Amino acid sequence: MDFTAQLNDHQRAAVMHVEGPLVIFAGAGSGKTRTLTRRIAYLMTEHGVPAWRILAVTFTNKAAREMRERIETLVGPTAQRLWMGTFHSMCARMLRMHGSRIGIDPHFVIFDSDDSTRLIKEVVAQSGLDSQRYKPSSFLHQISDAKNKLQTYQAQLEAAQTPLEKYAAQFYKQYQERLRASRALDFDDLLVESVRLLETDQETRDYWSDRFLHVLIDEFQDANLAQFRWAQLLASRHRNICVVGDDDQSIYAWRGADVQQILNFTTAYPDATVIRLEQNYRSTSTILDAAHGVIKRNTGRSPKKLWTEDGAGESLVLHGAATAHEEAFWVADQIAQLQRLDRVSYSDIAILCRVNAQSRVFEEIFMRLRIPLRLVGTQRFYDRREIKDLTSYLRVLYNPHDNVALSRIINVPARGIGATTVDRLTGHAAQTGRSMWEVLSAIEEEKPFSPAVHKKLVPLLALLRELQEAAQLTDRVDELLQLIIRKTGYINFLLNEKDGKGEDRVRNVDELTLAASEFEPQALIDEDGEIAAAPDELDYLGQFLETVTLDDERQQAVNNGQAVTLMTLHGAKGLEFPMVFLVGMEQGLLPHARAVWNSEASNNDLEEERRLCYVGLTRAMKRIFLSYAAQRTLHGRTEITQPSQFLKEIPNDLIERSGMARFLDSPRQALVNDTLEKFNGSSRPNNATETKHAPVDADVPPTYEMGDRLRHPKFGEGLVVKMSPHGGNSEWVEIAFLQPGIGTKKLAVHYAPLEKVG
DNA sequence: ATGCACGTACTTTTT
DNA sequence: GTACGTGCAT
Repeated sequence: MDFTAQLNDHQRAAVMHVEGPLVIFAGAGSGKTRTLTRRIAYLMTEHGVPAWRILAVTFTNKAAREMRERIETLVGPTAQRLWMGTFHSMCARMLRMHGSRIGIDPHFVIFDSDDSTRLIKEVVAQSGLDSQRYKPSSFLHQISDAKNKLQTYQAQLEAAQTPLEKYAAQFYKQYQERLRASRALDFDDLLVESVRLLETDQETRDYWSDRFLHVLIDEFQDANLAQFRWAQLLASRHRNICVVGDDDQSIYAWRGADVQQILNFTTAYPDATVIRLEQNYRSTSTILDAAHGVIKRNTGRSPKKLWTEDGAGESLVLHGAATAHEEAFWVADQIAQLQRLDRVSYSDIAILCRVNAQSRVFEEIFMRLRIPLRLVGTQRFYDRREIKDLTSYLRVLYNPHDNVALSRIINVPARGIGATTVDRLTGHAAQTGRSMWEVLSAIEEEKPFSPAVHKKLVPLLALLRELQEAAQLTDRVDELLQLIIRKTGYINFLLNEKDGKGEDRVRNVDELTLAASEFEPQALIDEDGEIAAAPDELDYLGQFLETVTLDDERQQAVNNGQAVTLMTLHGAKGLEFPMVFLVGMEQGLLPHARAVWNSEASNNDLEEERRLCYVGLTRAMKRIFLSYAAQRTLHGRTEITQPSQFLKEIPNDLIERSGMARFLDSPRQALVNDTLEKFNGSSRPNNATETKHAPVDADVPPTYEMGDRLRHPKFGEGLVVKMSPHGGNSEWVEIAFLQPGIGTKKLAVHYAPLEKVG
């Protein structure tokens, strides 16, 4: 098979590049994955590079799986031997093998964000600092930022100037000490410790850097310094490092991603070959022009412009709705029409939003109109409380020193061990430099607690010992889980909770045990591609726990095949849909309020919002529908909104306007804004009297129009924010009255004594 | 130790 | 609008 066929010149150049560093700027829809998979297949077949000597890293497990599958269709089952996975899972694997050389327990547990949060809260609480004013989560962010930049707490301590910085550095130190006491690594540590291992232990560095003839990194625009450094170390011997990405799609700066790394790749590797993929195979030229209009406003990007051989296709549609409800109605209405008139399948349609909070209204209205809607990426399976409880039991069995897991389950189900006892236990452990488990398992001899407390702890200790023994006898994680559930009466505990979610939770528990029973540990393969460990030597529990924390598949609510997809812009990266609705195009949402405030100081946040908008636009293959609501309830507060500044950046002639958007930038819009502003500023009435209503179709304006200013003898002046469906005369209008305390009222046009103002 | 009531705060989240 | 944390009462 010729892996260079059916490629454009740039793609082919990327595939056939073998020796030396390579950076591929791969624009949206430019055939990036195709190029990457072909390149790997080409290296394997044409240049005889063994699979186990290729390392390919991605950010998500999904991406890694998909890439492996695609390579497998090209080269067959040897693709199984590729070192391919996420940064974190690759690091975890290496640390289990060689981490002991820098003092890492091979049985380390991995703390997820929830565990980390618990840990930092303990640290901050113990400092006596007011956790209201100084939020633990902000310290955690700072710690994470530091780690992403490979800064140690020692360096932070030395550099600390202000009292707050000193606190932050101190917390960082204590946080690390607690992680260590638990024999735990957090997500960032997996990278940091791997880098430390490779940097300090030459033997290990030689081993890995000799091994990998080729190192490839996908989505490089999202990589942080630690990740880049790690890859550099692994590629240090052969210098065949290939990074692929798109600076315009960098949307994770807030998580430490550093776009400069792809932009300045040739600084790190002056001899690097640079290839740009700019031909787009996804979208119409209208969509690309719109997207370009937006993204070109960003400074400091690598200049490029996507082009397509395809035609212009349909115009963009921009709809201005009065409220978020109406926006959702309009979207539903459009989708119904697309389906009925144009035979568009629901599954070809995506609704993209900035924040999850926007999805409520869509759920509600789509349910009512019976349009199937699939929410993607809302809740993680392993984040559910009941799942975390049970996996915490497993963690304690795997590594009894895991203090966070032990604290979590110590009183679940309730066994009369309260916060006070746990505090004393932790304190005692800290003082004597032991883990909670060590203190707990010595209570018989040392009797450090009052008889009442002691009596509560003894059965717990017995339970844990019994479970530990069972864990010695079996590899089967599902059997262990069943035992834990049985011995703790966990199911009854769930069912007796009065939050009404007991049955759901039991279902999730069943799903967990099912997953455990189907779980098969990966064979460890050594450098010759031979199986290094017999199946019975495999670390079933450890591997299961690792999968649980590092490969948490997001649950997709009701996957009934034919459904409209609703997700955040972040969730949509890397996907494509024939029809895309980009909703909530408002100042404060996209760009997000936070970015708008901050942008006065720096433009970076605003530029990231713009890239987010760009990502949304470039998901579409055939058509884009944009919408905004003039009034939106967010955080329980109804606010008047302004259309997104990004709308002005889309070339006007590409847009077809509907609803209130027809008045955008017109004198009427100015009046609307002005009036709404006054209305908003002067009062905070209970205006959100949401009622059942149909979408406004303003194509046939009745007597009044949206935004009209009217006077009512009793209520005073107000603004039309909603109208009954047309079809002849408008029957009612909803008016937001300016006078405080009145709010909005729905009035029958034919009876209400209304008169136009102005 | 546990349960309830009230106040508050709140992007995005690949790992 | 909800979820979570604090504070008080049982």
